[in-house]
Amino acid sequence: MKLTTKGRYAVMAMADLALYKDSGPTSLTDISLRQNISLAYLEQIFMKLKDSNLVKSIRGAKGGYILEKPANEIKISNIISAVDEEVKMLSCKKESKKGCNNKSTKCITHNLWDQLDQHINNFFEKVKLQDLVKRNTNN
Amino acid sequence: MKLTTKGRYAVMAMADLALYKDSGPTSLTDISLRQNISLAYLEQIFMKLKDSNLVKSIRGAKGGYILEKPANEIKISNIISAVDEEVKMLSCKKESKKGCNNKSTKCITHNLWDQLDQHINNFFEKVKLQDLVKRNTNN
DNA sequence: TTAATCCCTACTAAAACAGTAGGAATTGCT
DNA sequence: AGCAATTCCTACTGTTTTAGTAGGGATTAA
Repeated sequence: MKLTTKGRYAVMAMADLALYKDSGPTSLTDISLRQNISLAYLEQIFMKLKDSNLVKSIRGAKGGYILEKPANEIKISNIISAVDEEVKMLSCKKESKKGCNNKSTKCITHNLWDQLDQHINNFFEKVKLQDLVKRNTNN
Repeated sequence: MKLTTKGRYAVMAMADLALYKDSGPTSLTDISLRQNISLAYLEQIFMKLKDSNLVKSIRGAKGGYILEKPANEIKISNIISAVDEEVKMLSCKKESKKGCNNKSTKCITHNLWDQLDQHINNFFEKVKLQDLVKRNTNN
């Protein structure tokens, strides 16, 4: 699980979609203005979200994007892993099939990173898009 | 809480120190060989660990580093924040005093990142250096 | 037909990361 | 006294990643 602004932007944009889902398709221009994210950058992000079947696109004028599934079925982890393709950044860098550092054993801290990765994943697995929207409308 | 190889290296090196603490000061050369980390890079890392009072240095021949405190009093979070100086990478990028994105309100996902950051911190707060050493000697 | 929109590829500036280089200061050992 | 092993310190640097920009093509509502 990698965490960059791209992932944050993706979550923000998806939350925006969820928030305005009753007004028909939401254009990236709108999201760009509301969330203050560059339009061209959003386009890249949404191509990936589409590839992962998180959103559906409607082309042409008055087009835009809509959520592919209800907001309470979309996990934050789904969103983040859709845009940040990396498999694993938290494990031992010099890991090979046998072990770490070209030795046949795991390095001292190997399990630690594994556990952390699970932890973060777990966190994002539990939070749904719907949760963000609720929080926001309650303010 | 930022997570890079520098933080990983620091944890690995500290674990190594803890593991060999009964053989007197451990030189960076030894750690470099055992953990497969460049010596010059380790030097930089250890300067920071020293600044944070996690290790003590002994200069000159037969010198090296020793843990400043017992391994069961050193949290992983201490180590990582000693070398990765960044305050906060997981929060809203365009955050100001008033809110996010130059608006007076927090952005939709603001709380999410705050919570995650706490989560990760929490994880590293609970794990002590001693825990890593135990795991390793049990193998 | 036109304007709004998504679609797609390629390029790029800046920052971060991971590491190198080179030398100075200190100290144990012979 | 002199050498070798070590920490100490600063500056530099190549590579990768990040966060975008640019530019044009395809589709569709009005």
